Amino acid sequence: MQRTILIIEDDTEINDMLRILLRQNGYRTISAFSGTEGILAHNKEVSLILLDLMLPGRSGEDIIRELKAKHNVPVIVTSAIHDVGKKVDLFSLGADDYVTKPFHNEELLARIGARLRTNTELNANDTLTYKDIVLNRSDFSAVCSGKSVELSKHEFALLALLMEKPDRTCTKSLIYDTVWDYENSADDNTLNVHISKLRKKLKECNPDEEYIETVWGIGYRLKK
Amino acid sequence: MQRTILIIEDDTEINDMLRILLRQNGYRTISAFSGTEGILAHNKEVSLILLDLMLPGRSGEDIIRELKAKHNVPVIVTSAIHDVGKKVDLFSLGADDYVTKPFHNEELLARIGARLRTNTELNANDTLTYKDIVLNRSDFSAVCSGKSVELSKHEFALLALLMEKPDRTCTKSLIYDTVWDYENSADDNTLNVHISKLRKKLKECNPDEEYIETVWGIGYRLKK
DNA sequence: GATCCGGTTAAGAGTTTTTTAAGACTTGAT
DNA sequence: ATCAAGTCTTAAAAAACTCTTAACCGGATC
Repeated sequence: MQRTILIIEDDTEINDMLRILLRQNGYRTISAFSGTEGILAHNKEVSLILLDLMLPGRSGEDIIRELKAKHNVPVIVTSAIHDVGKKVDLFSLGADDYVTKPFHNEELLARIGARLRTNTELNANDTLTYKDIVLNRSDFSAVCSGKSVELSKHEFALLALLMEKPDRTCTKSLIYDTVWDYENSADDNTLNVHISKLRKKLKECNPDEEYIETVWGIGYRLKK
Repeated sequence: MQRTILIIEDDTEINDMLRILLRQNGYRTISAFSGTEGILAHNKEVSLILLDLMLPGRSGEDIIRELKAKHNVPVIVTSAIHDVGKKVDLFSLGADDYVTKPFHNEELLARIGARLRTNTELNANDTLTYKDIVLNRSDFSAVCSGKSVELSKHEFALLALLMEKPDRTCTKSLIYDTVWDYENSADDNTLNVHISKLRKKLKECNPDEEYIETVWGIGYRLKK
């Protein structure tokens, strides 16, 4: 999803530079060249504000208050002021971060990312993909060829292990150690049976594809 | 409301200094002197984490991931590293802010305040919704299908946890950690019984809807 | 002292895992 | 090419385990 960043910066050169930097990095931008203009331009599309503190006319502090009152989004203040006391005031007013000029582009982008992330994130997708199979580790769901497949705990762990190492052959003992977690002594056939069930379930979803390959005397691996 | 800050810092002197500074400023603190200790000490009382990056043993990056996985609160990294590239990596891993040592106490306090503030602002809207259930965390009320439901403390916490992660399967151990908060090894059946009671109460309100789904061998999740 | 809550227990139902066993396949030696 | 030994596949039966509920009990709360 594309996010819009409102740039409030009176220095035309810096404003341009920021606009180019942000657009290159996939953000939409709105440029404003004074605090008043910034407040007017601020709308509900805006996800984050970059605010230059040294604006003519009104103090940056006032502006933060008004911006936040209108629509509360993260505000990152940029300024040449190094004074720590000033930083404190800004924070206590509601600025969410502070970057001193001159700043590194990477650092600015990182701080913007961090601010936006806290709002949306948590959807870290912990998914594995192979051919037309998708495993989602956060909800333990499996989808093959568009259809949902019900896998038991061990079946899921087994398939996940293979999909983690798509180019590798997983030896039987590795599989036992990982999936069965050192409960060792399981009869040698246990794994075979589970592989068999897994293949059966996958075949029901997509009869035309072969997924798991037997490596004779060693273990199993995913087919290329 | 008093907030608890977890300090993870191997340098005893700095750890002490931080503890004194934060306590003077109205925070409760927990001190940990290694990453592993920090992860163990992290619990649902903690509102923010101060993490020293240069820890012996494990990389700070790993630790952030584990801390966030356990209970997602803002992490402010402190470190002597000035390298911008490092900052970027930390941010993309989920660090919420970065302060280089030596830092001014005022700046650190300000950044802590900013992080805690955005956190509560986001939670200000303290209701959870799922299908026809509405949970209100500020007065612990629950409404299902228009009717008010009386839930006990644990039942409420349990349902709230599931509703916080509507797409995720909550493993039993996650649920125990969150709802029972390390009140050790409650009998394995406790959770089952509470789920059963919860389902019963919800069914009385709306017999036609299924809410909680069992994920065999793993835990529970909300039905789509 | 009655009520509510949380936890424990226990029985039954349901699901998964392991074992068993028969047959098919691969390998390598004869 | 054939055979024997070992390995793999699969179905089905048996065993082990997990889940659901109802019922009970003790402690906290009112």
